[in-house]
Amino acid sequence: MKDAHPTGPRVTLPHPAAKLPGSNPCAACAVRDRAICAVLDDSELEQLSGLARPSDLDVGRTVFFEGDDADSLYVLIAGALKLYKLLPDGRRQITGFLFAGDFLGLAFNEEYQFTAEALMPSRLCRLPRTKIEGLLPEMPKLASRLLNLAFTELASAQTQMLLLGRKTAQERLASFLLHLADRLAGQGDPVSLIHLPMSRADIGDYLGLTVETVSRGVTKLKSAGLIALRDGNYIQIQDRPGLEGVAGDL
Amino acid sequence: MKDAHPTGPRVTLPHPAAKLPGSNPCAACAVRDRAICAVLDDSELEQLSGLARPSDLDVGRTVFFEGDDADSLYVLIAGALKLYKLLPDGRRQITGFLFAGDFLGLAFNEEYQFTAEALMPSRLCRLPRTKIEGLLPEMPKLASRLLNLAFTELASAQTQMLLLGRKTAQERLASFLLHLADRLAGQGDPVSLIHLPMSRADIGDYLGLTVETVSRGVTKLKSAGLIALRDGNYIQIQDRPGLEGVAGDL
DNA sequence: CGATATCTTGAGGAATCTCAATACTAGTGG
DNA sequence: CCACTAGTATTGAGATTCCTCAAGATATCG
Repeated sequence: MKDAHPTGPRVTLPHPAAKLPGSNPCAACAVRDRAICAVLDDSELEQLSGLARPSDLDVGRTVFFEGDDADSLYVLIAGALKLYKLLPDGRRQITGFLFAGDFLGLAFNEEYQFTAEALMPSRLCRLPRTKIEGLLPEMPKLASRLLNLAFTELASAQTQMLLLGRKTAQERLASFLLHLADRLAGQGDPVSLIHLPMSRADIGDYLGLTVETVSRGVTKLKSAGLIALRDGNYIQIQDRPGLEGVAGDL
Repeated sequence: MKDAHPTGPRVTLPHPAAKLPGSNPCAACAVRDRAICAVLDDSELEQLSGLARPSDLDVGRTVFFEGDDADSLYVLIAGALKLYKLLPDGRRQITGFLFAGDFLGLAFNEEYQFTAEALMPSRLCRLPRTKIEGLLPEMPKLASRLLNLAFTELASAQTQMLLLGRKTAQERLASFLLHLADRLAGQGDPVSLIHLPMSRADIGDYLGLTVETVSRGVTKLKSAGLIALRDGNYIQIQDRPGLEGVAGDL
């Protein structure tokens, strides 16, 4: 295993969050209408904005490690992350991928339950956990939004259990691509062209497969005319119904 | 697949919840100090008690099906449940087992995301979802308890993903037994003697294995002297450190 | 005590993993 | 602009784990 990514240097992103003097920086945030902020009105957002600290991360840098004290919550403003757990011998399970607008740090019990690492240059909005927790009683809309997020996460975790426990390699791969396409579509991207910021090894660790099996699976889907590979780690879905057929669960 | 368990007849349990006239029935509840009720004071509990409806279920009966409108939340007062998802061809993934004191129906978005079925005669406390949601803003302690429960569930779902995606059959089985022992221990039972209210097939569907593999795995653990089988579907842990060694993740 | 479901054990097969070699890609420096 | 390097992806061949199919043993329940 060559996984050792100390938290480290920062990188400058193309679109830094605008900081208009005398105005609420959150108002201009790229994900203001998504994330948890969408349910808040301007005055509530104002309260949050004072607590928010943006930070940038380069590829391979970690936001936090499994076992670290969970003292912060994050909103991913730009980029992409992978979340994973490790076994002592190095086997790894990626429990999720995060994209712009996603919330990070839901399990704010005591310690983070997984490591969060950047797949590409990313920008996060950091919020102190205890202060947010303190705000919850007086901001029921935020509390209910968090509860809803947790429920959605839970539902998708259960779907992933079904995938890991009961689906074949081809089914897993097809499900993964369709799921990814749907998530990115929800963010305005075209539905059929999917950017894969993660490596084949990452996909394998997400689907409970080896790199080789993922690679063979991709080749097979390509040969069947269901997908096509494009430059820069893009995949184009060419036959969605066909791919859904392979995924197995409609 | 022979799975078809219509919701149906009720059964009488040995310890029906006492209904003292003029007093709060919840106060006498067997799980009053666990479940979500533990964080509530007597007056808050009084509010909830008016909404609660107990109901009993016989083995094999379902509380609800995946896809049903999620109009109720439940606390399991006695017995045990399995939660599962199905693929169209009948493959099944059990996403969790529930025991006395556990909360059911966390994902109260629109529809239940899984089917809940009784493993033994069980008693549930049913709460109307919309009324509970309405109470949340004025009962922040309840809201925060639910949030915490959701986080705990999420963490354990991620641990299960690691198990399903990356552990061998033996590791899965050992992990399962240890996990079960710890949960039951939290309820006062002795730590080394585990009651298994579920069948081998259920264990298989929980661990992403076949019945035969589970059975062989149990035999192997028994031969190694790590566990012993007792009458009535009990398993005795005889060498916990050894079992932890097999589980692999300490 | 018999009927039925569940559990265990065995033998062979299939899907996926492991190990190994080759091809591709992106970044670096000449 | 090209060659070089390091990382990543693909492909191949054989090994292994787990699954499938089948039979027998045990447990449960009326």
